[in-house]
Amino acid sequence: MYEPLLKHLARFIRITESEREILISNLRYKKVDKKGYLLKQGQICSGNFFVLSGCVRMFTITANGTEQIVQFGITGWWISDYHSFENNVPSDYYIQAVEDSEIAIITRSVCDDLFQQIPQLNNYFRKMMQRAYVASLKKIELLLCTSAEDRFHQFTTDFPEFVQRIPQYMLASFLGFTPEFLSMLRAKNKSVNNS
Amino acid sequence: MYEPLLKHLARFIRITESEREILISNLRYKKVDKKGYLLKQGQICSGNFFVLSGCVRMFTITANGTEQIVQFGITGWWISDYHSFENNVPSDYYIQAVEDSEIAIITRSVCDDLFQQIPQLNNYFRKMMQRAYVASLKKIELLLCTSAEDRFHQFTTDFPEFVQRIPQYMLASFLGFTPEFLSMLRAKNKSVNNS
DNA sequence: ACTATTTCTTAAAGTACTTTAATTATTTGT
DNA sequence: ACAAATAATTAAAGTACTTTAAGAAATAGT
Repeated sequence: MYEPLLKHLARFIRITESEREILISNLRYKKVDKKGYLLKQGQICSGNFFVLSGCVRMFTITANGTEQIVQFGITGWWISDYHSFENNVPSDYYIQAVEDSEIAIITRSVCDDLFQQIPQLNNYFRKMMQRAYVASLKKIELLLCTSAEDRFHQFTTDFPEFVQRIPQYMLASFLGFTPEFLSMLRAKNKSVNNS
Repeated sequence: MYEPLLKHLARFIRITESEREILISNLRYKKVDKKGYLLKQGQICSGNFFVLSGCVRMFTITANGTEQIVQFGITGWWISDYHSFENNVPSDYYIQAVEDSEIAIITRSVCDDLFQQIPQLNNYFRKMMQRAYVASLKKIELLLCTSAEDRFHQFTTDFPEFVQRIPQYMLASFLGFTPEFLSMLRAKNKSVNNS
């Protein structure tokens, strides 16, 4: 049941058979239905979530009451409000399933123990956090340097399958514009392709 | 000379006296004058840079030839192109001193050894990368949810000393608008404060 | 002290997006 | 299979910014 996670780990570190058992016995498994929540605003984030299957999104509610998606998680990604998780403070974010999903959880209660018992996990999560940091810096660059239209085209060519999977209003939110503007772009594109 | 780094380390992990010596003997120290470079576009980023004193900026050149700052580093921050550093690929970024600065460097050539000899460093950098990731996610949220004007006000109230330290055109770039627009905001603000 | 360079300002014209509001299409639950 | 809810489209009017261009102010180099 934890296969996707164990495979993922093996790509970055080696751990012994006994360490592997320690890890597995400390993980929690959770199925979450579409629209179910792993975290809600105001709660202290109690887990680090690994997406075994499905898709989740992390979003906040802006000053004018609309949802703003800041991150998606698909198979092979860790997702959490690490600020809330580490500092025991209420989260500003929601983490919600976009599709029926399976999640492996490292809860705060076992987290410190796990890092002590399996030192290589520090190495693994160092790499994961670095990867996430690199990706988010790249996104900042994208937001600062390119127009909404370019962002849309780049994203749809880079991740065509993913674009099919999620509602368009979520894509619009993630890329930083309105659903109406996205509709306009699609209409424009369609007429270009047909001509 | 490495005091700011050793103090910073001590805030997150404990290491033995001998580990401390190993670390110090593997660090490189570099003074870099204002406008000097730690990294240029096209180079493979060969170091992880810790700002002991001064201030550096990381930027890229956009499609239309202007500079886009994606990150500042001041005393107590690690800065690097971790993508280039880890994967041995040419960087898209420049890292340049904004003021005369002192830098401690972990070079790629000693990096793996250091992590092996001082396992706690994995823990330390896991936390650093997590911190950087949290900060950049927060910035993404800021870029997506707030107007340029609000971003400017928020940043100047949150970091008034830092705003004094750097040229305004760099602040404008970092916050995602033009220097001309920033000038306009300042003029507007001045007249409000004087009335 | 003087010149060259860099940084900041002002203002007018242009544009990439948002907002609003109404309609249509698609998906979901029973 | 149908009703209810959710998601996508269209179009017009509005606005937060950018672009351009020129000049003033501040900083740095000799």
